[in-house]
Amino acid sequence: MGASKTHIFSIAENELAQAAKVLAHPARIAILEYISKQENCICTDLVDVIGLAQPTISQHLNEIKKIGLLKGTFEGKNLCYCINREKWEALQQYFNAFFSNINQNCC
Amino acid sequence: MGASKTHIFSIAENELAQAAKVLAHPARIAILEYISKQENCICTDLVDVIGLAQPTISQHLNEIKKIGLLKGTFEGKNLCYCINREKWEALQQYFNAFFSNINQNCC
DNA sequence: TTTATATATCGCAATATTACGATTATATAT
DNA sequence: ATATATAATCGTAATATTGCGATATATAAA
Repeated sequence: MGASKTHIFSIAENELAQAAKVLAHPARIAILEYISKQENCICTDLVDVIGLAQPTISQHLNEIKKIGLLKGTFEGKNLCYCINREKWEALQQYFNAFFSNINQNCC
Repeated sequence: MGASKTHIFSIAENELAQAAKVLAHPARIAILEYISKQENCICTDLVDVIGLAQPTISQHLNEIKKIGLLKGTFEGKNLCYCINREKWEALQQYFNAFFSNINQNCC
């Protein structure tokens, strides 16, 4: 086969994995870094900043949108989007909670 | 094509993406959760706990090992491994730093 | 040394991701 | 209404991931 057996895992495990998947590409890290550092939400120069073709950037943006990390207008010319702060901070907490759950003292 | 253009991104961006990639599968999240919650480092029952075939578990463990998140003995019978606490906490900080860098107030 | 037990590796098929050229859709300006 | 600029979608090739059966390897016990 080759498809992930998502059904044998918990919702929480799948959700964290899915969020991690969005961060699992340097282009998407770079895009998120860039957008989150902007004062305003004009992001038409992403293609120049990142250095990938326009359809590729569009695809990556779509991955980021799908988990709700961006908000704003997404159609037509002069689109305007920025980080969805609530989702952003929720994810931060989610990752933090995952990493905080550790209790071992062996090896 | 189809291969990631890793060379056009910074080392930090690639490293964070690579770490996220390891977390980007529910099986690996489940494996890490399980190991990190163990008091001792006996993990021979991972196949039963997770519910994937033994070679598949072995593959996932290898992905986790590759970024240094596990330490211990990895060969032969009765292997003994656990979370590499230093790397674990370094990653936690790394993700936290990424999520902390945000300054926008638009949309 | 043989046997039992557990993990690693190989090989392969199914699926997913990545990237981009070509095209289409959308919105603004003229 | 037409032209222009920008983003989304389509189609496709290359590559990567996922999963597991079969097999090899390593350790411990008899």
